[in-house]
Amino acid sequence: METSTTLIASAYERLRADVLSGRLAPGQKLGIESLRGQYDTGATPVREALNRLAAEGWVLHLEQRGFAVAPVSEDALRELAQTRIWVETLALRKSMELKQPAWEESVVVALHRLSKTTRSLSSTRYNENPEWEKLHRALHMALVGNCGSRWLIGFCEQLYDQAYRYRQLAVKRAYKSRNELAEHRAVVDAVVAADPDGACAALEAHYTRTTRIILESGKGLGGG
Amino acid sequence: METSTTLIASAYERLRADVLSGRLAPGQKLGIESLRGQYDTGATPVREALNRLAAEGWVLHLEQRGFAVAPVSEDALRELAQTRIWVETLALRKSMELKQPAWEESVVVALHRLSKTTRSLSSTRYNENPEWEKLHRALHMALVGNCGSRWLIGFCEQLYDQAYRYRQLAVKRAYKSRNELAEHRAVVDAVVAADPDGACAALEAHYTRTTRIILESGKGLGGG
DNA sequence: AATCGATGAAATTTCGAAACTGATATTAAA
DNA sequence: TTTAATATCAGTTTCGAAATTTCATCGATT
Repeated sequence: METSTTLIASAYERLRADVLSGRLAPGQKLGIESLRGQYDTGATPVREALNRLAAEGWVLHLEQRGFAVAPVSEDALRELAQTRIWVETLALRKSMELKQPAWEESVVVALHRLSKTTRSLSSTRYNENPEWEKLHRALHMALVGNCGSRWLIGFCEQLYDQAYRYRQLAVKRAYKSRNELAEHRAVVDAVVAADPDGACAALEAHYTRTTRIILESGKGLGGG
Repeated sequence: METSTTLIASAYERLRADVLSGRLAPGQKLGIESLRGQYDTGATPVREALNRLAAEGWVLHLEQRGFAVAPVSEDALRELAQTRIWVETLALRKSMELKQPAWEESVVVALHRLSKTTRSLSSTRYNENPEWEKLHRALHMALVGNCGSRWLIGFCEQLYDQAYRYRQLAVKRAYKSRNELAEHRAVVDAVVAADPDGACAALEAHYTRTTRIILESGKGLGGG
């Protein structure tokens, strides 16, 4: 195995990806020994990676009783979705206020790129397309990227990634196809039309719809 | 030293307090060996504490080149202050919308308690009063505590603690006395009067004043 | 004189094992 | 049968040292 970076960095990235993708189930115990064996490293790198993930809220650190994947719940999802609407519409408003052509163009380009990829690699059943996920995140981050506050952008990233995890957990139970491109286009169109209220309303509608679909996909979310 | 908790927890708390208080200067290198000796523990607890602090943004983790206290700058302070105004006025508005008497009372009580302590333990020169700091934080958190989103509250806490660090760094250079109680009372009065715009304006004025004082206290902030 | 490369020292990263803590199973007593 | 105390066990936490990387110094070459 190549070690272009440190072992702790690769353990961190791998663990984080496993939590976000849902491969590690919410509430699942994360024993050091087990992980050490799986990732073929010592206990120290695993342990340090877990500490970083704990500080970021992806895993829980139960003092002297090890680590566990952070739980999920319907209430937590609702709270997350509400927060996302509040914070991201705030960031979008601030981004639009500055009226910078370069930013507007970056949003248009992000939508264009997203429109040229399919969400699922398979047409018969859902099969995650990493390229679509990457471009989707890029579009959402582009929308808030001109707000002028790296703090606010960071918060949006956190919220996006948390929501992504819920999406992944839901998709494992039931994938419901919908016209997401139209929803994204509605936001971008309002941005181009210099209509802040319209853009925020479209973004809110997009998140509300996403949240409802996730909540409908499965009761209890199987978490803790 | 007592070890009621784990060594990593105490190392974490101590390091965090040292960064926030300014005892550890921005940009300062944090050598493992040096800290290991100071805290009288092995390298592992120190290292894990630093990882958590790095994830929270208090220290930088320079891959394979150790850790360093996060730098500060005037621009970063301005960005922080602006973000704080945006996010905390948002949280305050949402807190007020629910119109819960219990919450309103908690805010009034928090102000009352703060009003009965002095900011400085000494009347001739500035000498931090930990009790005042605790109650001050409690008041600000009470103001946003009814917004209904633990995420938003968490963001406010992060921003508050970051701003606290800047205040501490500034106070080391020059302490300018002012009537802070009146500023806080203006916010709480508007809350009680059910005047969201007034409350947010008062809060914004409070932060703007604080930021200006910090910026005036010393050029460059001595960081990096 | 300046650049490049090699050598050595200092520091970080990583490992393997020891020490400690909390949980479980077993036994004895009520 | 239930409760309480004890012993055992698995797993976390911590340590000390080895392996690896970076940084600085010095010398040789252009």
